[in-house]
Order: sequence, then C-alpha cells, then structure tokens
Amino acid sequence: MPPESAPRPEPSPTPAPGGRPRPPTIYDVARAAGVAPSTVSRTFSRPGRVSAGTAERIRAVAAELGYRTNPLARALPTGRTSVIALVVSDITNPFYAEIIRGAQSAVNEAGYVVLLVDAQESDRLEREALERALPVVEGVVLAGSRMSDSAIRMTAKQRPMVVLNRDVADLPSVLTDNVHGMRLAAGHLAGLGHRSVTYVAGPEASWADGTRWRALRDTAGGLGLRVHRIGPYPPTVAGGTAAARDLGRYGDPAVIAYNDQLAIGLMRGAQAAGLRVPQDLSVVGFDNVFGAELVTPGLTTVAAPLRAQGRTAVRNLLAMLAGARPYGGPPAVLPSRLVLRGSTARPGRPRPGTG
Amino acid sequence: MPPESAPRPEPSPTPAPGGRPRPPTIYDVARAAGVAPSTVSRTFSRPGRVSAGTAERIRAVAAELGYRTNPLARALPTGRTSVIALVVSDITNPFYAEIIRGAQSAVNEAGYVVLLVDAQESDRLEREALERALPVVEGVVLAGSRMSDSAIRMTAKQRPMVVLNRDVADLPSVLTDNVHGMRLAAGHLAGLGHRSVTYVAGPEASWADGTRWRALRDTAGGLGLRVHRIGPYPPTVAGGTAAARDLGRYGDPAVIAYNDQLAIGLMRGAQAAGLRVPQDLSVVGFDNVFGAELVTPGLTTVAAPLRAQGRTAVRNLLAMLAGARPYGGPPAVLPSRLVLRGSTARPGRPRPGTG
DNA sequence: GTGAAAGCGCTAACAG
DNA sequence: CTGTTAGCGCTTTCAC
Repeated sequence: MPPESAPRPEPSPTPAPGGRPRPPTIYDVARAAGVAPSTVSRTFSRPGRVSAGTAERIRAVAAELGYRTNPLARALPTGRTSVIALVVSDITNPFYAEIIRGAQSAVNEAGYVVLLVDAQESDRLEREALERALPVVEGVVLAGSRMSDSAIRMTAKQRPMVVLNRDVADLPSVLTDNVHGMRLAAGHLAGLGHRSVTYVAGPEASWADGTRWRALRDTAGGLGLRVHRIGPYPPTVAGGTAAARDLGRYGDPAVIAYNDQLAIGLMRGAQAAGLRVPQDLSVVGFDNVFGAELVTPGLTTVAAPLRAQGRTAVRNLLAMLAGARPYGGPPAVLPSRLVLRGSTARPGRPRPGTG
Repeated sequence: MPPESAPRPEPSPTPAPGGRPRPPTIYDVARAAGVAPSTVSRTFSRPGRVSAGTAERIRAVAAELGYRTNPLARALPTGRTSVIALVVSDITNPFYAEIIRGAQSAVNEAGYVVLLVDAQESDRLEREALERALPVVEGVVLAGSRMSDSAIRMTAKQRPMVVLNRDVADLPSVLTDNVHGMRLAAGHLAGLGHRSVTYVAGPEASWADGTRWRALRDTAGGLGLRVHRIGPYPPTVAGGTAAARDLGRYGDPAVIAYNDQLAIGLMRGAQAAGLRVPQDLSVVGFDNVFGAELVTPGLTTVAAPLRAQGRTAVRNLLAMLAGARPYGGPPAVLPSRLVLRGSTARPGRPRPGTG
C-alpha cells in the first residue's frame, strides 16, 4: 500500500464551536470527486481552466455535498471579499433610502453584499466605522460623508472609491445636474411672475449646497430675478422652522431651499406665523423625498434620480474593481427634473390646479 | 553565523495588486520588536497572557508601524469577522431608518460593523442576499423579513440570530408591547366617545398585524367598542388610499391602521372623498414614522421605541456571541406609547387642542 | 511568559 | 488540463 502524499487527516467529527455544523470544504469535494483540491478551486474561481467533464462532475459532487466556497478563505489570499461599503451621513434622512435601494440592488446583482456605514452626522464616528469596515471591503461608495476632502482622499488610497453628490479632486464621482435643476426651479418661479427669491442654505460642508446656490445666482440675472440668501441651517425639518423665523429679512415671496426637509420645515414655520403657502410664500425644495407629497400643500421640488444615483455609483465602482482604470474621466452626471405641486404660485394669488 | 530557524523571506517590495501599499503584518511587528509572531498575536487577541513589559513594547512598535490586525486573517481560523447582518424587508420604509440607527450605533460601540440586507420586499432576493452575507457575519438581526418561519429557523441554525417584531418559536426576539399600545389607542378612541372602529389590516404575513388585530378585538368589549376589520392591504400610502375606498363597508367613524403609511394613505383617500379628518373620521396609526407629524392633520399614532428596538436586538445578539446561552428566555418586550395629534376627535365634532 | 509549528480554506504559481 | 506546493495573516496547541 503506497503511502499517500501528504494525506490530510480526516477532519475530526468535532463540530465547530457553538455546536454549528462545519460546512464542507474544497477538500471534501476533492476527495469525493477523486481530483486534486486545486482542481475544485479552479472549477469555481477560474472556470474554463478545467475540462468540461471534470468540471461537471465536480459541480455535481459539490452540489450534493452542499459545498459553498468560503468567502473568508477566498478573501485572504486574493483580497476579494465580495463586499462593498456604502457610507451615508445619516441613515435617518429619507434622502438616502432610495439611494441605498439603488446601490443595494446593483450590488446584489453582481453577487456582492453591502456594508453600511452610518456616520450619524459625526466626523469621528464615520471615520471610526469606516476604518473598521475598510479592511473587509473591496471598495467604497461615499453617498454622503462628513469627512474632509483630504480625509476622503486618504481613504481612497486604501480602496477604490466613488463619490456621490460631491466632487472630490481626482476621485470618480456621480453627480446630479444641480445647475439644470436650479434653472428649472428658478425658471418656474420667474414664469409665475416672481421677481425675487431667497435661497435657504443647507450645511456649509455640503458640496451640493454650494453648487445650488451658485447655480441660482448665475441663472437669476437672465430671468430678471433678484436673489438673496440666508443660512446655513441644518438640513432638517427643524432647521427649516428655524429658517422661517429669518425669512423676514428680505421679505421675498418665494424661496428655494437646499433640500426638502428644510423646505417642509420652512412651510410649517411660515404657516405657523400666519403666512399662507403658496399665496403669500412660494417654496421649492430639492430631492423629492418621501414626505414631500405628504405635506399640505404638496411641495414643488427638484427631483433627482436617487435610485439611479446609487445604481450608477455602484456600477462604476464595480467596473473599477473589475480592472477599469482607477480614476477615470469626468463625473457622471444624472438629469434633474422639476416636480410641480401646490407649494408654488404667482405672487399674491393662489395657483389653480395641483394642490 | 548560525542559520535562523525558518526565516521568513523579506516581503518583496512588490506592492499589492492595484498599486496599494501592503499594510504591516504581525511578522513585521514581531521582527521590529524582537519577539515571536505568536507573542504579537497574543498581545492583541489575548492580553494578559503576555507580560506587561513585552506587551507595552509591542504595542509601541505596532503603533509606530501603523499595524492593524487584519480582520480577514483573524476571521479565517476563528470565524470572528466582527460583522453582523441586519435584514430589513424594505429599506425604503421609514420605519426601518430609526431601527437601523439604533442597531448601527450599538454595533459600532462594540467594534463591529453592519452588513445590510434589503429584501426589497422579495422572499427570493432576501434569501439570496442573506445566503451571500451569512458566511461573512457572526450573527444576524432580522428586523423585518419576508421569509417563512421555517426558512428563518433554517438560517438560524447557521448563525446566532435575534428577531425583531416577530415571534419565531425558539428564537430570541425583541417585541414591542403591541397589546398595550392597542389598548391605549382603543381606550383613547372610546374615551372620545367612539362606539365602533374598523381595523385596517396590513400584510397577512406580518406577525405584528395579527397581534394588533387580536389585541384590538380582545380589548374592545371592555371598552364598549364594536370592531370591524378590512384588508389586508400593502403597508404603504398607496395601500391606504386603496383601503379608503373600502371604508364605507362598515361606516365606522374611527379607524386604527396597521401602520402609519396605511393611516396616512387612508386620511388622504378619505379627504379626497370629501370626508373631514378628524370630524368625520378619526384615524390612528402605528409606529410614529417620519411623516406622521407632517401630514394635515397630524397623525395620532402608537409610537414604538424604534431606536431602542435596534439597540436591544443588537445587544442581545452580541451577548449571544459572547457566549450567552444561544436561545434564551422569553422575548424582550419594549413599551409603547400613544402620541396624540390632530387626526382623532370625538365623533361628529372637532377636537380642540393639538392640530 | 515565550517560542515553534501546525493549520483555517482557498488561490496561485510551477511542473508535468 | 491536472496535480503539487507554497503561502495569505492570524490563532492556537504544545513545548520549554
């Protein structure tokens, strides 16, 4: 009886700690199929490098044994964990819900899973959580971040990354067409007969906020619109009610807010102060989140293709992982559209129709 | 010159594929500190088994080199990945936002990270994503699931699991006090003078739905309340507007809905049909999601401590991972409270106060 | 208390 | 095309 070369000892029948059964490994399959372990490995990781017949047999045996390749073990030599990180600044913000949905579904289609990092609006918490997540993920989508550009660029050195709604030098990003969106909003107001509008600013750290404000300022002249600006305010309903108290400063009968939550808070604050929306005050938001159509009147808002954003970001990231050039080309920009609801009207008169 | 025993070859200066720098390993630290690799390992995984002085020196060297223990490598022999899975049935449902926040923060405090599984309301997608996630995670929190009890129990065999808002035999769970919550709601309506109420049911598959309906039925008698039931409906705003069309069946001037989205849809549908809320119809919801206070009138609702739910579930899971008995004791049940807003009033007359 | 050695399960050269 | 052989970085007996 010739000695087998380096025979693996039969795995002791001792189940894994915790009493859970130990799943079959590549070795179990190899033994059962009468081939070398590496052949089994190849069958699953490098199909085509193994003859059709053998592969078929191995698959059959594997299926019967219930073999599943262990991603942890695969990850160690290759670094391919099949998980990508998705960072949001505040999971509680409905704005992210659709983005996550889009990202998640694209990720799943590719056989990956999503590691969620909720920054909880904190630079520190975000950094800590991301640091912990980083070694486990192949790449990261930054859907919202409280970190500085330089901190972002640092972590981008460690893993491929794509940034959503923010333009970080040298990093691939996907943006929405804020400029066009703002033009639609301002054009709508001007068309209604408004001659002046105040912009209600969101967080200073927000890249989108800067872009939106500049777009308004640049487009206003051509529309015969005077513009003012108040803020910054936290991008929440509470922030909006706070902003409502400062609205008197310019007394404009129309406002465009950084986002929908701010706009909603603004409406409520203004209404509480006795103003009628839209008769006395027209308000426009951004993002079209859940809730924008729930308020009374419904909120006119610039809608971004949230789900597509998430999807696009993930696809771009996966392409990078698949070997596309790390940092390529100009940002992908997705279209915006204006959703008309009841919160806007000609100054001084109610607008018929939508309500 | 005596031969070193099994000298590790100096790591080739070749950086990892992708051009990213290879982080320092346990061996780098060991060499720099003049100790054996196993000692370094012990220093980080089994402190106390190494003398204070050595440990200190190793930590210093490690810090200087920027060493971080590689969770992937640690996971392979131990199974401890430091990630837990969080499953939700629909990330788009604002109900989950707070739960996720609570879970996420508890997870992070423990040095873990969260793998998010969004079922997208699909049994199949959930199962697929969860299956992919399972080998990577130490345990799972099922915050919402479209899977059957038996499927759940199957996956619970593979990993420790705690279930939220659902009672699965033999699995640890955390529930909210639906019975008490429903009593508050029904008592409130009865106190207002209502004599009959219809329950607007959510998905049949929802455990909470059954519990709530039964609680209403059982408590109604003692309050002199007649109860009816319509449904099931999808637990969405659209579902609620659909339900509004069926409300005429019993003509009750008060409804309790399975959840807030349903209640909101109901209000809108009823209002569109010419009913006034609350004068002609009182409505109460469940969950107190974002949006419940945005609608007009504000929605009276049974609030669950969403964030605490997530936190508690995670803590229980972590305790199990730390060695607590796998399936222990009765479900943890968290308190409910009634949030009064403008959507409820005495039958036929507006209710003063909140609006 | 510390070192040596044997893996965890899989992949990746390198031979045939 | 398939088998053999080293590891990936860390943990964990087992000796000393």
